[in-house]
Amino acid sequence: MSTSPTPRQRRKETRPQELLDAALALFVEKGFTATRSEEVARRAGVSKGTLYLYYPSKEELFKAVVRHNLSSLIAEGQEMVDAFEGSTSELLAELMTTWWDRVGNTPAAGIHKVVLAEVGNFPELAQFYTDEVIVPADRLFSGCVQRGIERGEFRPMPLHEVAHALMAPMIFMAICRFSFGACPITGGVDVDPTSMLRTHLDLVLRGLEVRRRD
Amino acid sequence: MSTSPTPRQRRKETRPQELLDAALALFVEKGFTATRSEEVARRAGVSKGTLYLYYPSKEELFKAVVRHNLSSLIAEGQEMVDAFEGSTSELLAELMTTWWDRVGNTPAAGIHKVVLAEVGNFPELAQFYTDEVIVPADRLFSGCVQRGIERGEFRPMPLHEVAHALMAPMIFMAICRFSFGACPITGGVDVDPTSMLRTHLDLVLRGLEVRRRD
Amino acid sequence: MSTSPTPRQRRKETRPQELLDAALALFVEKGFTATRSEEVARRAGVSKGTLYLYYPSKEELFKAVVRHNLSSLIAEGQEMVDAFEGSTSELLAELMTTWWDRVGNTPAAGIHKVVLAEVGNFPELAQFYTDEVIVPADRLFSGCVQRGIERGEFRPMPLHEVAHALMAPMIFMAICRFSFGACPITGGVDVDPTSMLRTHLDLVLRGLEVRRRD
Amino acid sequence: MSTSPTPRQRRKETRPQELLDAALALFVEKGFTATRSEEVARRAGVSKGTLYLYYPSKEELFKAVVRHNLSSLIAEGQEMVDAFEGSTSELLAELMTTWWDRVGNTPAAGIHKVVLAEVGNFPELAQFYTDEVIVPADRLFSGCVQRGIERGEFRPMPLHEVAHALMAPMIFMAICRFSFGACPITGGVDVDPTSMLRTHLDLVLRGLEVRRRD
DNA sequence: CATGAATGAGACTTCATTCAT
DNA sequence: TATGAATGAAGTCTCATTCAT
Repeated sequence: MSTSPTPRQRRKETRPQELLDAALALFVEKGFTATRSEEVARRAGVSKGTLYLYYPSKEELFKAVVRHNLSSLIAEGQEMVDAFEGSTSELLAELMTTWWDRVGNTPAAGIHKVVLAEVGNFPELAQFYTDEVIVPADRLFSGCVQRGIERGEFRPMPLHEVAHALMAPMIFMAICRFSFGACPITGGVDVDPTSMLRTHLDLVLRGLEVRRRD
Repeated sequence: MSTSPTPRQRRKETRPQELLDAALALFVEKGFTATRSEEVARRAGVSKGTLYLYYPSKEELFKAVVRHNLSSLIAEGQEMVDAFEGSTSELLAELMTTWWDRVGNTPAAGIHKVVLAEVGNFPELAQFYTDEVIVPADRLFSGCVQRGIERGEFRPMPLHEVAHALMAPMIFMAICRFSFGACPITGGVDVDPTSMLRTHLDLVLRGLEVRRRD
Repeated sequence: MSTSPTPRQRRKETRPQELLDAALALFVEKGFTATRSEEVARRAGVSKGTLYLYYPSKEELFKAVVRHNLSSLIAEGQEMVDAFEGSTSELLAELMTTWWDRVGNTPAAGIHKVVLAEVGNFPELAQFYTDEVIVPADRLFSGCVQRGIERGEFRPMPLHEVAHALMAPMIFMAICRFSFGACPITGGVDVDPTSMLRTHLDLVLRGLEVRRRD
Repeated sequence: MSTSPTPRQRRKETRPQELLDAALALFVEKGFTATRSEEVARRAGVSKGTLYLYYPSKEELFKAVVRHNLSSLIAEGQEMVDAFEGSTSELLAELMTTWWDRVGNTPAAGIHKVVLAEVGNFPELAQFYTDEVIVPADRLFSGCVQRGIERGEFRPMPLHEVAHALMAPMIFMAICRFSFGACPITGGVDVDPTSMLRTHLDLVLRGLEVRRRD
């Protein structure tokens, strides 16, 4: 007769998830160094010692957060691209909109902030992040650009540069929201994300397209 | 046993500059929190106490670095824009090239990294930076875009969004160079700044322009 | 080379008492500012960090010392006074003798020295001490004087002033013992506390009493 | 033809006095350790270096303050006592009233606070103060008491103890005024000095007197 | 598995004193 | 004489990690 698991049992299975969520929130809010492991633990409802039972150091915890929140999404994106059948402009629009919904507009985007800022002090994390995120993401986006060029939709342009030009404004905007957005600044420059995404796509896709009657 | 006594040079005139240079280099390399004030002092060739003779706290030191390295440049940029007589595409190309030479390609660009990453933990700095840098810089760039639209060179587009789309990729690339560039990563994605700048301008100016015979 | 690893005893129950004792001894000996928190910890047999586990700052530690060593005693004194049935002269003699045994002749009296000397630099402590010690103690003593006057034993006199005149010489003597007593002075003026107490009581009670056949 | 001295010349002569005044005020307000030598200098209108030209260390400066403000007054008091012709009660009332006017009610009284509080950390000052102030002052007051006893005005009582009982409340009150008086405490116990002095004299002289018809 | 008391290296900042000018 | 720039030891408090229970 299987009774429902006791609270304690259920907990054990979801612990890592809870710790990862707590860690993501805090890393993004305060940064890697400024996040205290005790606070991560408390936020996940466990004691400091327990955190170290699951992740042997703050650095490993951070890696787990990255794997959990970014690696899988990039893989999903790659699948979507491989299966896509429409025009490349539509593909890029779709890809970037999805990225915004699934990453840019969620705490996961804050990971970029943390990495950019502190990776220099933690060389091992730099290598990890390059292998786990940067290279796959670049492959994903420059692959799309290449598809557009090969299909004659886009002008021939340097792939990596265009990939960067595509993603940078979106990532940058996401980062800004986690930086200044949290502070009660008076008089800052507010940019609406949706409007920004539309404007950026408008600009850059038009910039990429082969002009029909030129 | 007896080490040579410290020279105790008196250089009130040049000290601030030396301290500011040392501070900029270290803030950019390590971030605000991870930079120890003693190291700033040592790098400037003075003792810990001397640093505090010139700047009463690490936070004030940081503000001074910002003022010294960014505020004046933005003012210069504004003057250049106001005096410019050519087409707005040329103006933007000129402005962004100059920005790259004077900021993006120098340690000063690293300040953006530091701010984005740590401003959330130092609310006073957030306000300071908004007032001192973000607002003036946005005014500078969105002013150019407005000029292009008013002169019939550019399509009508949302000013702040375009300004963001113009600067973000360049700032983002500069930041990346200070983050990953410092680490000995194997297999990362290298983008050449000059090529990037050219590609970006090509893309975005083409995206902005009114097509003549459309 | 390898020192014995620190025992790391866990004694949550008794730690506060041990820390309070160490803190009292050092505050009294050196003063508030001149007492280093690390020394308090060492004297209690723990590390610097442990002290901060129990008291979040030196100031809070000091408050705890005051509460532990003075507040309770004043309450006890009040109970004794309320229950007393003999003459008021006897009551005052009893009260002051008890005070000497329980406070004046113990390190607790040294707290007064610390407060008088440094409270000006720590305004929050001034308010705390006023509320926690000065006001209740004044109430205790001026209440006794009032009792004597109401019962026709004492001449009518200003209550607070007499309370001050009663306590001041005793506190002052106690303080002196912690100041100069600790130093190996040659040729100072030694006053025996017991003799002093007797003389003072003799003087002041006689000064208070209504003369029978005047 | 003697012109009035230039400001600079005049200054040189009064420097020590100005420094001593500044030092007294600050030592009394903040204590010996908490007083920064730079602040003493600034208050006297000179630079830090100049202070060290006149007094080779903070400790020597403090000694000079003591000598300047207390030693001479005690000598004056001794002369007054030696020349006095009235009753000893009148002498004591006169002596203590004068003390209050010349010391107790001036910053000089604050020196006692400083000494009591910090002398334990500066053994040399302890010896200095004992020789320079405590012993002469005790001689002055116990001498008066002895006079009263010898002339049959006072009961025979232990001299030092009575001297202490005479001075302690007044010194203590003066100290309290410099401690708590400076802070904006709400609800403290206020005692009026004049009323206190009167009450204390009333009490203690009555306690000392031989009762005529006992 | 879980806890949380304990550790100790390390950070920012202050200030008495020195000394080149 | 006078200045004030420079030094560096010292002090409070934080936090990643460990380990006895």
